[in-house]
Amino acid sequence: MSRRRETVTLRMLADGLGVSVSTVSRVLNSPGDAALRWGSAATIERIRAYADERGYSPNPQAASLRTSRSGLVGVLVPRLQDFVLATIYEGIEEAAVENGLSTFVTNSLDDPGAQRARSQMMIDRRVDGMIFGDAHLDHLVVDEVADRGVPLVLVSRRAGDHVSATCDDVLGGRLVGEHLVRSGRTRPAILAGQAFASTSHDRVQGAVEAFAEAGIEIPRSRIVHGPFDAAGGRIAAEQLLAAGDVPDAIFATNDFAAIGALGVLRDRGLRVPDDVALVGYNDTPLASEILVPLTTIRSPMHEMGRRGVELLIELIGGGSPAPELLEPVLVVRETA
Amino acid sequence: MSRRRETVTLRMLADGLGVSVSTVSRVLNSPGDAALRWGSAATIERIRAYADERGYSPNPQAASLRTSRSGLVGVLVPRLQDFVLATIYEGIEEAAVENGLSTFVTNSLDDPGAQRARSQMMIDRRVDGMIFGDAHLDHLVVDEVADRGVPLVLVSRRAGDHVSATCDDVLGGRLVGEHLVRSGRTRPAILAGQAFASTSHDRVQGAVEAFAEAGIEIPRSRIVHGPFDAAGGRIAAEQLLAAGDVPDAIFATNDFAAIGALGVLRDRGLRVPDDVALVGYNDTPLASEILVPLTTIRSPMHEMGRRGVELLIELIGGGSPAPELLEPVLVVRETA
DNA sequence: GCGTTTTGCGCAAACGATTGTGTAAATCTC
DNA sequence: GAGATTTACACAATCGTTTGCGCAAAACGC
Repeated sequence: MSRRRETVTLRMLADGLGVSVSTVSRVLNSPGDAALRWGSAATIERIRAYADERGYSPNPQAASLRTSRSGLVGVLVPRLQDFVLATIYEGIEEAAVENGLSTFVTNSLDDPGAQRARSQMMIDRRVDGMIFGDAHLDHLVVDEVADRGVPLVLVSRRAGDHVSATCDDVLGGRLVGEHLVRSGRTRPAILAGQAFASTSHDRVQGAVEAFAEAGIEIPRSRIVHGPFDAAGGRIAAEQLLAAGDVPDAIFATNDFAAIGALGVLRDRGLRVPDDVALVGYNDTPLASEILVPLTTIRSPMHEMGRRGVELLIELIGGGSPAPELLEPVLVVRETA
Repeated sequence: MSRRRETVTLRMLADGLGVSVSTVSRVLNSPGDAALRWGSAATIERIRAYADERGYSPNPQAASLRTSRSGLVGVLVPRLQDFVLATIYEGIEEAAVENGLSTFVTNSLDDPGAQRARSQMMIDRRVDGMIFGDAHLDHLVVDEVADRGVPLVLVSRRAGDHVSATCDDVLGGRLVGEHLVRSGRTRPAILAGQAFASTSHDRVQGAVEAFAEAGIEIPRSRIVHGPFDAAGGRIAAEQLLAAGDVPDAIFATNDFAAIGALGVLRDRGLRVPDDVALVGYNDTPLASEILVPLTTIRSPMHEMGRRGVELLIELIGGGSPAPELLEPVLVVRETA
């Protein structure tokens, strides 16, 4: 009972209907009444019905060959294992499908060599455009791709003046800083994440500014960089506390780093939030499920992905869209 | 200084060299000395050098049109936000790239409608094969795709007798059961995950068998199903404890569910592992970073993805590979 | 009722690769 | 050194679309 699935071509439709391939092609590619431009109402109806009946679906590689538009968009992320990027990608994928595009995504691990190699691979595949979730502040690799004339947009991290869909990380950092200032913290520390990521840079900057406005300066020794995951947070927190200079607040620029830090604080017998306030970033599901619910910043990750695609489509269409800056929200729970 | 990147074609190479396109094509497609079949050593050298110099990269859609091999593999997962599937996908992507394939991945959310729609989309894109990470035990959708003649392999979850690369979940469940029996637990409960997933089914079965062999039967009321995440674990654990029948061990078939359950246990003032032992599954990084390090099962997720691709390649090549059953390992930490 | 416009479609040339077949010249066989 | 074989390529068809151009017949204008 398995239906014959010999892939059906335009030619087969044309032969079956007794019209020419060109007519079939034009009719099937014109939505609604626009098809009247290419045939009589009766013919159009016949063509559409028959295509439907035969289960016609155009061969994208053939179309692509002719039109030199592939309907493919390449996505680079540091790592899909990272919940934040995975969520952004879900937004990208959702919006892409809605617009008839296919995405393919790959991990760069933030390694410039891999970024170049993967970009090249995508360009070789003739993508219509690219989305970078792993841009570095120096935007070297992104520039190279842009120079080749590939339309691209950045998500998650901004860089240079490439079009981007990001969250306002300076504001996010500021919200955290102001919250900690309000609750009387005077000796804050920051687990900053990777120095090459605008997310780290901007969140730190926002928090530093907020404290500065309250007359509190954060010494360099209390700002420590490291990977954006639990292990990274643990190591950074240990490094911080090893200095002997115990802070009364820790702002981890990522929820997972915060969870890592939480473990270290417990191990040292420090109470949260009584001895040390702890704030994360991104409002990961685990943030609320963790033993002591984490105060954090909610950022619209899914939406960021969607907007990224929309910007890219504008760009491909020849437009010059403005960057998108989404708004973060402070979520106060129990750790600060 | 931006190098002219007018995409260079075979014809351009041929014209530049004064040979025919066919020769260029054959030479460039033959590795090493195999090319001697198609031209003199000198010509071959000239062609390769020139192709290199001009930065030639073949147009995959043109090649695909001719050969009807796309070099594309479609991957369906329940959700990339899930760390386990994201890791498996990393393995898939890595192995795919090594073999000159490109993958595109999409979330089905375990919804059969979405599974059908996305499969169709991939078939329309003329994928060479598919990898399902979201097969249901009833294998309805997978069967439909298989009937269309698309080579496919399953990862993570087995189903029917489709070729699959999975972990031995019955053994994994058994390891957990035996460990709990050894430590004297007699009233175990299981947070089982989704009933349609073989992972849930098999892990439960393994644990049940292990207990049965020790003369302990687990009543149906202490096996509760639910989603594989922290919130799901929380809800399932609450449901379990609401029954008033407090177990002395909980086997969560997923680390995130275990973390959710951990919160519930704490809230009720139950000590882990003294009052209740807790075991997770998959050895997620968070499992060791969490406040009280989680006893869990380590499963080779990355490797599973890699093996999946290798199986698919065999299948596409006309082989009929045997399913791959990888081995789980018990990791005893502090919760059981 | 004769030009002019519109309607309704078909022809054929691309797009860039792959690959079966053909064929000069060079080399070998004895 | 004549025939057989091998070497080193070239020709041209083909994959399934898209799209510029062309052209009958019908409809229209006056």
